[in-house]
Amino acid sequence: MSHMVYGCLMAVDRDHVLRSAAALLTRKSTATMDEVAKAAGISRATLHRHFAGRDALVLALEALGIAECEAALDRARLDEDPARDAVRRLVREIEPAAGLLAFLYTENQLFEGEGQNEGWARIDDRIAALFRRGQAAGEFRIDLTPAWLTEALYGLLASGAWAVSEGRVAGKDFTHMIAELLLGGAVRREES
Amino acid sequence: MSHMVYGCLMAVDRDHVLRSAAALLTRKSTATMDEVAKAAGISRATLHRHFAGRDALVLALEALGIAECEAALDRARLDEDPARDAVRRLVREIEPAAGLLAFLYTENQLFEGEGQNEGWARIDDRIAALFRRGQAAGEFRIDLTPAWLTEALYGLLASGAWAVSEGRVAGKDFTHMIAELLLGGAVRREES
DNA sequence: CCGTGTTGAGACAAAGATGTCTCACATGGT
DNA sequence: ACCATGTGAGACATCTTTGTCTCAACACGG
Repeated sequence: MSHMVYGCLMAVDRDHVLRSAAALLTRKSTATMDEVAKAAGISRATLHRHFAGRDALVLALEALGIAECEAALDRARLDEDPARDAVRRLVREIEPAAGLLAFLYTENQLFEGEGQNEGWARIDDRIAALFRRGQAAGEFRIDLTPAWLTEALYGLLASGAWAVSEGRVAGKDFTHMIAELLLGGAVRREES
Repeated sequence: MSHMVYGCLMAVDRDHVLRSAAALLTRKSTATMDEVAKAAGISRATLHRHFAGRDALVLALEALGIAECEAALDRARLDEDPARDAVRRLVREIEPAAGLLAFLYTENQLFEGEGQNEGWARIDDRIAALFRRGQAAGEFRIDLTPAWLTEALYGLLASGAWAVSEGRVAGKDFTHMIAELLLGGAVRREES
């Protein structure tokens, strides 16, 4: 029975193709199927054997992004005190997926009317819940809504990923820059 | 000589078309020339009479964005103390252009290699100088680089514009949300 | 009323991307 | 050596967008 073997190899290849596509589309969101194929080191025909079309590819990338996000949320242990440390863990864990997130974040601006994957709603809720918990504990200010803080996190992840990929900021500072700006802002404060 | 008259009318029309295009492309960055024309209430032929092609339109939008940005920078009086108030003024003044900025910001991710308009470099410098001034005055923390704070401002403007256009946050909170997050962050602080 | 000049509608070809197909080739197991 | 399966290269039709063109309709000043 070679089906199992082939199935396994296909899965590996599929994952590799998916990650190549993510890396490319992060930099050039309008890349053609031909460019995606070349970036993955395969032909356009083989790319079409893995993903029926561009839509299917983007859908698969969205599923990958959601999966990586939820895995990062799990690893970040958002329920443990204090909330600001949970935010720092979250940014650290989600960093590897920031580029993909940036692509999907802007891509989603196009889906205007069409309903978007419910996975995002679940992720939004979990992140917003973290901010809400921090507010309830008196740790976070209450004039910035959890929804906005969640949105701002996405925006900062996206601009951070772009800034790093274009060399405007150092990659090693990514986590610190985003987490500390989101938590403490630009203004210097007396207490640590 | 009707040339003067027609020239004047053309200019008005051109500006109107430009702003319609900005409003549309802010929401749907892949809109076709046909959609842009319809949004402006003119035919595709007339759109082509104003702008040679899509590239020319985007170039014109970029010039408009740069002009509005610089005008906002001027109105914000970035040199006046204290720096945090200058940041608040900046966000308030730049808000009307946030949608256009978001479009151009993501659009520029595609211009990878090609050199981008030097107008952006000038704007980047002016904003970074504001943050640098705040740091020199001991007002802003020094572990967040001016370049990153500038980038973060763009990211927050973009995510703010999208969040408002999709109803995830209230439009009237736009300025406060962005400025206060950028300045003070999410963590509650004792001193005002 | 008559030109001048602009507009809108549509036809048209060119270019680019997509999806499908065929065929030759390589690889790996039997 | 043989066969099966996946792959790459390329041909092909189709679709969308673009850019250019023509022509009739319209407005407006003389």
